[in-house]
Amino acid sequence: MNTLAYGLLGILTRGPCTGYDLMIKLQPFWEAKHSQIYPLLARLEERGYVAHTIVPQQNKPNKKVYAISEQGRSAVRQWVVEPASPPVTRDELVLKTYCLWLAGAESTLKLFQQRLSHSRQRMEHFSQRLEELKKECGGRMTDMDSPHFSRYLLLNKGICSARSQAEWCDWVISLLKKEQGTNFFDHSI
Amino acid sequence: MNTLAYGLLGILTRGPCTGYDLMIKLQPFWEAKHSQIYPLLARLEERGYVAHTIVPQQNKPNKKVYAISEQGRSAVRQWVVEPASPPVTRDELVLKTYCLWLAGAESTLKLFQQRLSHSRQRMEHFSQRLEELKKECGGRMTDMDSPHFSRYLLLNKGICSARSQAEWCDWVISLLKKEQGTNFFDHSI
DNA sequence: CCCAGCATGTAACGAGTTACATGATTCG
DNA sequence: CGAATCATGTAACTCGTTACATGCTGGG
Repeated sequence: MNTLAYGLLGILTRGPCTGYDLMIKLQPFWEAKHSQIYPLLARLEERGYVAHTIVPQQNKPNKKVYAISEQGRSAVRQWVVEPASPPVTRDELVLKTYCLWLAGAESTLKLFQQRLSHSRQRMEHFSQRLEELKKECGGRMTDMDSPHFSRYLLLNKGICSARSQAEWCDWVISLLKKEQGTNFFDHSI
Repeated sequence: MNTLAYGLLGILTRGPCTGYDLMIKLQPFWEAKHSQIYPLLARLEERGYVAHTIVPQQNKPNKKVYAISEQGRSAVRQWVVEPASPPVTRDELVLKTYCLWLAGAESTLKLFQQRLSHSRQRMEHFSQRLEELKKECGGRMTDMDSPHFSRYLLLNKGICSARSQAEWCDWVISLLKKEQGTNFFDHSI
């Protein structure tokens, strides 16, 4: 039972889903391709954590709708109260930053402008989702029992971390432009 | 040639290192165990990106000191100017947050207090390193050519992201305490 | 005397990505 | 007519972790 498995079970505690649904819903929180999810769901079914029913559709291929079992629910309940392991981030930009002096001023600037626009896009995306959520439930997000509460917390987390990254990029870019205006530009004359 | 390989080459552009050194230096930026680094170094040597010399030591086992080749340097130069792929974060707390309503108020509080203290530790750690750096080079961190510049940028990134996470945890904890003071506590009377 | 740190490696396994494979519908 | 979305799966591969394996030094 790995983290991804608990992630899937966690989503299924809110209601039945297809593998495809799970992939979509999981995306913002934990990246995983369908090729990882489908076999894992089968394994979870073997062990009795979930069960599926086949739902025929008109004009569409059949669905396998998975529902969590009581065993699955109790496994999630046990998991969720255990301490969370620290987050792991793998960021190529960090490694590139470590050897920036090989890149030159323009490339460096491009690198950080790209990341800045990426972070701003994320910020806007999460902000929009948050607005949608506010409209959906008219400011009643702070009820701990409501399924909206978690979404509210997570959207705010997304905004926070995207903003802090954007701020860092802004700061780096301002440093780079100062440098270009002093040392770098002066030397090139 | 994967990201880890470029990370190692990036460090080696600053000077020769043993596999062990590389593992230590890489740690803050990209988690990798020695079991991943040693075979990768051997592969990089086969392809001519690095070369090693055996350095005997007194009272210690021999070292393999790796140095980057011209081929390796040009590979890094090409890599560093290419756009960085977006960061990937895997955080168990995010998945647990998604099904908080199964956890209960006390467990939830513990979960976020643990993450808060973790984030604060990281903040302090990076801040201390930053102070060390400032003392080391007396405020001259903003020279793009100096090896201190990258460290300066990265330490600030570390502080930024740790702070934003701590702020998020603080915010969640304040929400939880409000809830306990209103709905939750009121219901339990 | 045991533990932490330096120093290097391999083997087995689990996690994650990319590519292969299929097939219907809807929208531009 | 092609691209995107829904929908499911497998196979081959790379990436990453854990455990196995060794050996020496210095400090508590």
